[in-house]
Amino acid sequence: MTVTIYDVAREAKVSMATVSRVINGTAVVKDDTKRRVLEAISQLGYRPNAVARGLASKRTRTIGVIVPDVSAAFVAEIVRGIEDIATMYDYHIVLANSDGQIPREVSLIGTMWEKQVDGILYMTNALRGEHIEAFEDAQIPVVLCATEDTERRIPSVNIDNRRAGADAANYLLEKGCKRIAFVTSDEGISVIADHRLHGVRRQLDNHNFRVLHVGEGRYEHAIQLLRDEFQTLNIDGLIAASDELGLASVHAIQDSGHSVPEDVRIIAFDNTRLATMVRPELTVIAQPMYDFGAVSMRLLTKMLLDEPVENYTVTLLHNIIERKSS
Amino acid sequence: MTVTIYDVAREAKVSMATVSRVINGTAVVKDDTKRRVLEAISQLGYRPNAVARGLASKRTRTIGVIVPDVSAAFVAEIVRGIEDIATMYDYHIVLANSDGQIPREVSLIGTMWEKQVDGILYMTNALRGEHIEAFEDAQIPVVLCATEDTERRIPSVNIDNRRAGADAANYLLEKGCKRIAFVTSDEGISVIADHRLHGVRRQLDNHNFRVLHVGEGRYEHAIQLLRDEFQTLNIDGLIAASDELGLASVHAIQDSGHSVPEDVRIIAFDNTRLATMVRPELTVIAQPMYDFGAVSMRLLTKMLLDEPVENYTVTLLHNIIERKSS
DNA sequence: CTGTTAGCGCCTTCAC
DNA sequence: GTGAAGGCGCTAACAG
Repeated sequence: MTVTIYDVAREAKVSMATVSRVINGTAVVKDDTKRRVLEAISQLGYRPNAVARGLASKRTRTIGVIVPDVSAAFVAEIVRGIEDIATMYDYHIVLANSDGQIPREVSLIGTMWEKQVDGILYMTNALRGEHIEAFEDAQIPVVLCATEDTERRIPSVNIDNRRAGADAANYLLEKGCKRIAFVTSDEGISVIADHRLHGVRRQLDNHNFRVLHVGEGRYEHAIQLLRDEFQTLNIDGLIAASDELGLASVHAIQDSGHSVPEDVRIIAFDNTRLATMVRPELTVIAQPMYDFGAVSMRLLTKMLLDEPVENYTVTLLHNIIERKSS
Repeated sequence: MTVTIYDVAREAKVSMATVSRVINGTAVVKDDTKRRVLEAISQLGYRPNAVARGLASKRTRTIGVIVPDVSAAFVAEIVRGIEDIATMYDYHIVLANSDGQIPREVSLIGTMWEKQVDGILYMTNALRGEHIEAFEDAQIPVVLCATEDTERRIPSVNIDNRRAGADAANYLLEKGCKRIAFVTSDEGISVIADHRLHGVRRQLDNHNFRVLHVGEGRYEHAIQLLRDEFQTLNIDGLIAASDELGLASVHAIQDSGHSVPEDVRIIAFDNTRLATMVRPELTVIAQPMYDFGAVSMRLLTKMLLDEPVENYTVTLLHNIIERKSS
């Protein structure tokens, strides 16, 4: 019932090796026999079995993609970038959510190994020794995507978050802000956010500066905390670690009777679609999210195809997009 | 270098068949030998090769997920639901974006076939004969997720979009609206949207009612079209086919000097996170997005495990959540 | 340019 | 309860 390469060979009156050759273009085949093979293939509706192929060739043309949560806009955009480039190079994506939990992440690396993926694209909040070990056990090429590896042990694609933090701070400084707050998730939840904080702090330490930690960094929670915070408003500038937190800040400020940007200028990180769909539109430090995915996937293909790689730690550029919130 | 089941067998001084048995729990093995096998496994750091397993057993424990675009909030949420249940049943997900283009969709069904996925979860705007054929060729169990198959040829999980449309219309009617508009993407782009339109129309046909088509249904485009439209505002109620269009409508109305909900009451479909992150918060016909994914994946597992299925066409419930825009 | 022959790593009858 | 043997469908030398 399932048509195999043997059936095609018989139908075309050639050996299975020849069929394999025309399918894979792995050697020159006489035009005429090639035609016969192709004919037999479409005659029988033959489809090469990728699993068998994977077993024989030891390459599955599959990439494991491990992310904290696809349903986050930031992540979904990245995954889209990954998938587009993967398609371009004829790879497929096995997607898994880790919820950022180390044990789950490590276990996922293990299953990716079992699945014999050709490579892994990995996104996490904090890279730990456990991960490195798991990667080494699995012996699979890995590229980190939008995640920090301060020691540069593993190829990665990211922006310079410290610098981005500093840029955000300078932006507000140049706007004349004197009392700036940084709204971010709790420390330790995201190294990226922590690095941004470092960058901000570097510029603002001898200014009037405060950090507001708002749990996991979700809108609903943040807006509640911030509303209280802003009752007695004494800031004139605010940096948010994400669009979502930026928006929560805008609303919390408005709810406490003040206005954006008149009383408080706001700049947020990310630039997901949210930033342009709200009023006032958010001034942002834009992240190249799609490119995080696309570039990291491209880097991985280079590694898999043994193409020369100039730089295993690629730093993409962020940029400020000025809109209405500042 | 790669550890195989043979290595484990040798180390544990048993046959590979026995190793296979303890791994898969496919037959009773004496406690003592089981212990030895387990020991050998952890000793050698053995990981079963899922590809080989797939070839031998003809089941890959992999589900193909075909969606128009993961980066859409609505879709991402569904994918998350799928993945959670898949994990629960020890399946993995191969994700592919089709951009809603028929040829690409058909070709993806083909690659899923080659990959020997155990099942397919399929989401598309319009189910066509080409799809049905492709499914039949591939001979793979399929469940449609949040997509309409009016002829019920294929198992599916969805809401009753006609009814939801009618509910939205009735809601505004009850609020006293007399001149209602339905904002939706161009006809033919999404059958779902078209069905909603039917539902709305059924309730409003003998009222003052008009349909505003806004291209692909994206915020940026919609707001421009609608701004012109609302210059001469003569409606007092509006139904939007998505949160995004609802928000575009809100802003367009505001831009033309009117206000929501005072001048125009708005109700939108979907209830993505966007709906509660904007001002005014959107009254919505809420879709159970996560459940679309979760339930359809669960249905698929039932089919794969030959569990009894009462209903191959499951209709989830939508509900109205009243907020500030109406 | 084409055919033959080994595997790839595992599951799955069958015997014992 | 355990072992032996035959595939699963294909790739990849190696001959010719």
